[in-house]
Amino acid sequence: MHPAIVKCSLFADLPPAKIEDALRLMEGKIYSYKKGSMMLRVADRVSRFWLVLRGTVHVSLDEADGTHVIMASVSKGGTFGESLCFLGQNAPVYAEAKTDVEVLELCGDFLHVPTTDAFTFLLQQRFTAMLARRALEMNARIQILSKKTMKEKILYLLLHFGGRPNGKPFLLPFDRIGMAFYLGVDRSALSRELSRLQEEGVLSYQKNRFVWLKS
Amino acid sequence: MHPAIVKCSLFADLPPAKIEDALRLMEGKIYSYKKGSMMLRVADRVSRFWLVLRGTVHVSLDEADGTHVIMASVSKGGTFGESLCFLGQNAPVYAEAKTDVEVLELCGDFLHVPTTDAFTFLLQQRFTAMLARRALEMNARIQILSKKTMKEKILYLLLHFGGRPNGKPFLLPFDRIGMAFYLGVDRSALSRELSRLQEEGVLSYQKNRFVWLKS
DNA sequence: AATTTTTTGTTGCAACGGCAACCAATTTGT
DNA sequence: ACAAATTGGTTGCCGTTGCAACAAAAAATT
Repeated sequence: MHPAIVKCSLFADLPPAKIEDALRLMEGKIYSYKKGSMMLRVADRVSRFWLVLRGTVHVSLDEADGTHVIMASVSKGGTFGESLCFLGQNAPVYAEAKTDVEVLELCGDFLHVPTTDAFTFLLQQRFTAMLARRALEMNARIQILSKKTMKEKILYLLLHFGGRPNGKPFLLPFDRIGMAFYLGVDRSALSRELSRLQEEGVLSYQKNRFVWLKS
Repeated sequence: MHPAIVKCSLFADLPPAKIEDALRLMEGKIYSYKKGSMMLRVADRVSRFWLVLRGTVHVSLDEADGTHVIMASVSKGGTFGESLCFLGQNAPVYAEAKTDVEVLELCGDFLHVPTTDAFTFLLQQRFTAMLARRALEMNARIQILSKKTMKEKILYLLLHFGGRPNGKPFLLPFDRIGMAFYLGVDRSALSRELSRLQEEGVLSYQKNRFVWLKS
């Protein structure tokens, strides 16, 4: 079974045969997208959601005033589109492949059918739990954006994606521009601040690979 | 039937008798809290969620570094605690009554029982839809926080809570301090910027009552 | 009514960070 | 291997805004 599927809380801990059943129920289909291609456009009607098998997808929004906001960065094992899928809404955001990407497309129709079948119900429950967890995760983002200095934003972002400082290097799912958008700051100012942090000996990095040094 | 209940998407458009049924199913109980009292503390185990009948509740979080973040401001007809309730998690946030408050406490146990009863299933579906919509709403907050100037943040906040400029005054559910926290900016700087906007003739206000003037 | 407490507005100062312009390094395509 | 394009880093300038301290207004308490 694909590791990304097992990683997703929808399918975690299920025996392979059950996962097969689930994929059949959700009409799972695998699609590939080239880097840079649009997987979902603004105003598209959404009736499926997606599980990323390989690569990184950014869910973003461009505003009238030109502001670009990255709502989410989704990589292996992550999902996107569930909220819109459940509501059957038109997308207020677009999804773009930041690398070559493989996704598993899943149909949410089974969510709207009452059932006493234990397995189907389990999947429905897990789906709802995903939505609940999603809301909780967005708090983390709001916390980061509420920081008043860029330094704080950076450190919180790195803690969020890289875990506690322990000397092990980790990767961010952003290039510099993406990181800047995610933090809501200017790219060059971000580079400046990162240099400063490296100067101070707090952390070390090349590109999107970071290591905590002290503290 | 209480207007706040009808306003909530869980119960909207249901005949009163059905709402009664629903409240029985969810073990609805009404509680009152005095302004300033804690309705939910950090680390509390959550197995209910709440519908605000009267007053305003802030869901917030205090971080180790002293940062105070308002995650949500909930007033009449709004709900909070659903995500935590569904997951049965301990609260990472606290809820405080910003005014005298009346809430309807609802039990989420019915969400975890498979059913073919059409009405129970309808409520389950509506609950999940609430979670999905919540995630979408949080995008609005993230958009506001991603703005790079305070002026933009303020204008977007006012658009979000006050609707399109049309000459009609509207109330924000924040005092100045709350507004500042919500925008992630300094209170006195916020006052300064608001004065500037009034000076420029963009809007007019006293306390938390605002009116758009031009544009 | 008078006093205390809370809330809001004002201002000077300093620095954080947006912006623009540029260079360097790396990656991509041919 | 070379040119082009993309990505990351640097720097000067100066406006925005955090911060602190204080004044004024409003609300709450006695």
